[in-house]
Amino acid sequence: MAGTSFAEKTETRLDNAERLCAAHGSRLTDLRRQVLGLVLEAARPVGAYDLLDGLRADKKGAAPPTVYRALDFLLEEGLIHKIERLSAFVGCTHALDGSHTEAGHPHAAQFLICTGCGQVTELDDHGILHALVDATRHIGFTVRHSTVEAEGLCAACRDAATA
Amino acid sequence: MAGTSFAEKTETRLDNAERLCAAHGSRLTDLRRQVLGLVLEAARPVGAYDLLDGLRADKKGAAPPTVYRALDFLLEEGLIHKIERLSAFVGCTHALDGSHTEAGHPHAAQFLICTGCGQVTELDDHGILHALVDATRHIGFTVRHSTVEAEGLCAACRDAATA
DNA sequence: TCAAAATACGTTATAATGTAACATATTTGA
DNA sequence: TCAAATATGTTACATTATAACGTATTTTGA
Repeated sequence: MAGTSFAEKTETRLDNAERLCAAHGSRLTDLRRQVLGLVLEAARPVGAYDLLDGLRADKKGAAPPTVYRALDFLLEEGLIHKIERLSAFVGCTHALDGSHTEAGHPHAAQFLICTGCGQVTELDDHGILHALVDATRHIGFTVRHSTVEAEGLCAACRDAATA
Repeated sequence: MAGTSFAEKTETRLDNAERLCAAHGSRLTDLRRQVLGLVLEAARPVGAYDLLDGLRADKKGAAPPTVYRALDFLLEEGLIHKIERLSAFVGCTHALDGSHTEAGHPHAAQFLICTGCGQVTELDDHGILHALVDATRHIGFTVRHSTVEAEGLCAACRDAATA
């Protein structure tokens, strides 16, 4: 029996992911499923080498390219996102939780990084993307992909700080 | 005579930078001035180790912390920006070229990275920041700093591709 | 003006992140 | 079933960044 077993909620999301892949004609292999599971179980963004440690619980001697290849696949499928400022990865809530039949494949998203608790919230706000495209169009720039990351305090941490 | 000498336009911008620092009560030392000069002379975002090579033309045996410390200072003063997706640095056109008396200190900016020619354009678009703050306010998130980077094609490269 | 404190820089070593290149295994499709 | 495509294993290394400690320079205040 290969692969760690995950919490039920995670398994559900993994099943969603598997369906999305199938719909694209790509395969969520055991390895990829396991890496995605490790990302999803983490309360926070996870670094590639933390994932590698997680993998090694199961597959001794696993090496960096194993993780990076799985991450590349998951990014291309739009199942995870990379938070550039943290060099770390989070599950795509849009693809995995929603009942978005058109999910999967990379999409524009925005990330709110709380410097208090380290949690990251994903937004899929049309207004931000629209403002970006608006601002770039008149100088003739064509946006293919955008990275939007904000650092600050989430509501809970702000309240804790003021108290 | 320490320090490389730069093109006249660069020296002018360095002088602007020096004035901004003085206004904040901080010092643009020879070393910091030299690193900033190397950033400004580059046509594109420069990596820390490229800057280190540049420094070594003048100061043999310079080591990474020398460059990183200078970069940290310049970032804090708002004289340069880091492009996260490229792990590279660019001069802040807003601070160095404009006659913005209030320049210096970090500010929200947006970067357009052309995957054709590698050039990066800085925007200081209020609408994008506004959209971001708008979208975050209703979930109680307080933005302290934002990173907005778009990849795509600049006008020149798009025209070249269509031709 | 001189000594203490603060700031900046030098130096060595190492941590953290990411990839190239090639071998092996597994899956897919004719 | 066999060839091609895809996925994974493995070794070695490249790139980016920082910790820790010592020295030099600058600033400040008595």
